[in-house]
Amino acid sequence: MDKRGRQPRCRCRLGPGNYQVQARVERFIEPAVLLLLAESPSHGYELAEALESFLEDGRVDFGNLYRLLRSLESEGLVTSVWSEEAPGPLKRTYKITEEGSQLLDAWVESLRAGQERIASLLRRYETI
Amino acid sequence: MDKRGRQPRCRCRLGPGNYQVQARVERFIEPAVLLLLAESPSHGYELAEALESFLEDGRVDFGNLYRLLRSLESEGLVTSVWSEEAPGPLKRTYKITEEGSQLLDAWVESLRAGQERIASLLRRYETI
DNA sequence: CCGTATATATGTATAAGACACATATAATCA
DNA sequence: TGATTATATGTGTCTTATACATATATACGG
Repeated sequence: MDKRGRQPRCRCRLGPGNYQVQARVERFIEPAVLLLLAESPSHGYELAEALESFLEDGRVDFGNLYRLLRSLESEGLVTSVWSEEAPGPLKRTYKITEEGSQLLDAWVESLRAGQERIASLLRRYETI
Repeated sequence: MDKRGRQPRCRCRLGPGNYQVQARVERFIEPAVLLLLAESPSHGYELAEALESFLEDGRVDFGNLYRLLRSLESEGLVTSVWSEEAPGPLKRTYKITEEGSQLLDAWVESLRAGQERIASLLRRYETI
């Protein structure tokens, strides 16, 4: 038994001096979805696949992704239509709105700033 | 009144098409504290000041910072001694341990990976 | 002696976020 | 009829962020 209590979500201790850390950006899935929809309209099931290459931390839960999409639409950041032309069951195809596009711009600006904060820490780490 | 519900923590809508986003790395204060202590031993009150230039999102709450430091010590990532030599009230001076140093290394590695994920999104954004 | 600043804690509370799992629906196809 | 695709909502738990209150003790200035 390890005397240490339970560990934080984003890191775990594999053994003495052996740590694994997963640095996450809060709500990173949001700009990811907005960017994918800015590239081209898409639907939930398709987005889930595209997000995997993006987020790298495993699969996205379908339920939570659909919930996010409904929420983005309720905020006016995306709009959707039921597309009938495609084969298979009905797909709700989302596209980004002007508002969503401007939120994406704000995300990008903020991610650049965040990158600079991280870079600043890393540079300082190098000098030790 | 705005029909939209309450907003996420990390962004707010100032007006039509006017968003402000704050991209945060989860638990970023942890590598920041470890790095500062890797540079030189320090105590809570002093760290609070140094962290402001680092984190950029306003002041750090003293209570929560002290709690974090006690927690890091309980995990064996830092150690502390009461230093009597200095003027003023007793200061608990922390220094990083070997374990803490290795956790910092893991954080750095993970932050680099995170930077690359962000960069990847930003590059893709540029192509739109 | 008293108030203020420095310094270190702990207690409590709430909101937001991450994540997992269950359930429900409908269409399509083999 | 059952499997696959596709969309949703409900629920629950844990973590993180943050704020505010409270308590202690030292030291210094007036």
